Amino acid sequence: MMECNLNCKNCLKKLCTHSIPIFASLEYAQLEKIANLTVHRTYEKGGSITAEGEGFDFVAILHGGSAKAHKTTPDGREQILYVFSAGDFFGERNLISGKKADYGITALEPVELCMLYKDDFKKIMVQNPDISIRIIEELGERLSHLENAVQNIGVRSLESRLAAALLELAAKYGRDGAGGLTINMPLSREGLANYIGTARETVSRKLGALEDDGIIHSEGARSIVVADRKALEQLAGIYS
Amino acid sequence: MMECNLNCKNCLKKLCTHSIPIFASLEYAQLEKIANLTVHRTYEKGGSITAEGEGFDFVAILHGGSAKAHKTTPDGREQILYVFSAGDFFGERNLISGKKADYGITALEPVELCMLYKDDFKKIMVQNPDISIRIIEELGERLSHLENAVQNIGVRSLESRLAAALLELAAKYGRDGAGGLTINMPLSREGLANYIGTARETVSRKLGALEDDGIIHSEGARSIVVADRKALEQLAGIYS
DNA sequence: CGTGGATTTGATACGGGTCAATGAGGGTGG
DNA sequence: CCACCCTCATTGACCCGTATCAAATCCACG
Repeated sequence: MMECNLNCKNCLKKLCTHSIPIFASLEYAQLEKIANLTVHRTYEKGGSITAEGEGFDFVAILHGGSAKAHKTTPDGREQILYVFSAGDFFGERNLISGKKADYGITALEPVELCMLYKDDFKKIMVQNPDISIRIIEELGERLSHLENAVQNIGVRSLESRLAAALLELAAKYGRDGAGGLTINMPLSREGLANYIGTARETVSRKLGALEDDGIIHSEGARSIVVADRKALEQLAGIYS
Repeated sequence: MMECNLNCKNCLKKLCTHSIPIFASLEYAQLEKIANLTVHRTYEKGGSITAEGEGFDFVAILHGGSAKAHKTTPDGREQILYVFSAGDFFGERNLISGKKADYGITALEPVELCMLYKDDFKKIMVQNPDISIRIIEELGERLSHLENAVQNIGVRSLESRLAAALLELAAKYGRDGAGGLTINMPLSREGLANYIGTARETVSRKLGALEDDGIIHSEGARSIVVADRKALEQLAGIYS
């Protein structure tokens, strides 16, 4: 989208504002200006970026790594709502309302974050009304995601949910390789279980079943090869 | 919020734009102007307002009655995502993206709708940037709702979900009366089941159990009296 | 090469889905 | 005004899926 990528190796690093959908309508000079307002932070794997119920007066853009947004019940059961990866952002909800975050965000891998103070972001929004539209679009996407999640968990079978989750992760973390699409799993088995609303043992069993059927092939715990994508799509789409 | 309520009996009727959160920042004259652009329609109970996958180039404001937003799988399993009542609106998602609705909306009771053509609405948005903010807020609310729903269905017990759903409906459709809060249920048992992701028989059983415990008292199929709100909140909040 | 956490596998129990039958309203027509 | 019927709700019996508990194994890392 911007030609500077090739002739400016530091471009992406310096401009965390680049490639963020909500800033897509801005000029380069403006992106640079905004980038100068950002605060950069890193988190190690497992580090807590926000805790549930904590105040949060930034808009944060994930610049590297991946993170999960999750709600946890007092008795320790965790439901993962989103898995964020590079380019995703969060904190937009607290922008206007000033409400506290109603979920926690935890790094799954080492994370680099670019943060923009709420007040700065508001100024930018006022100066660039297009951004509101982009945010509405993005929120719409998230609504879609959750609407699907509700339906999945509510009425679709476990197998179907698992297949859908694998396809979703494949889209974000997959690379084509020998023998099919290789997914570099950001989530542990337990994480995957908490994402699709089941127990870790069950994930093991179902993945085992998929492997027996030759649909996937798991290489270590953090790498899954999708051998038969069509079959997965069948499982995910044809609600049994 | 507007003083005209008392001395203008037709005010609410004429101005379907009144009392809609997203128009809260507008002047009366402007509300009137917008109201003149609206198209009014009514639907009978059970009538389909939008089918899943259908194009929809209105923003619709529910002026009376109630409706459910639902996704249905090919094999007929329905998951209810939202229950809309007077003052709620929908269709905002298709505003910008032009995407098709990814859920259907069906009247639960006779519904009166005020519709605004997409193009008109866009014009209004441009003239009143505040509206974008309101929409972002409202979308944020819906995200919260769904995030809770995902967690509820994913990790909380059936009993807990049912209690939470009753409290939610009580907030919208409840009136204080003799013996406690009376909920005028817009949803049938089957609807309630589809809302919390279970089977109608199970809803019957669990409601029966709640009645045995003296927590609720059901009067006919469409009216439930909450006798012990505290106990319900316990069930809803203390995830078993 | 050992240690601890994650994963897999196995055995068991229970919640809740499904099927089937019965019961309660509420509207319709005689 | 009553009897009938159709729909919705309730109740019961049974069984499957999956959570849970327990143990073995694998793997990553020091």
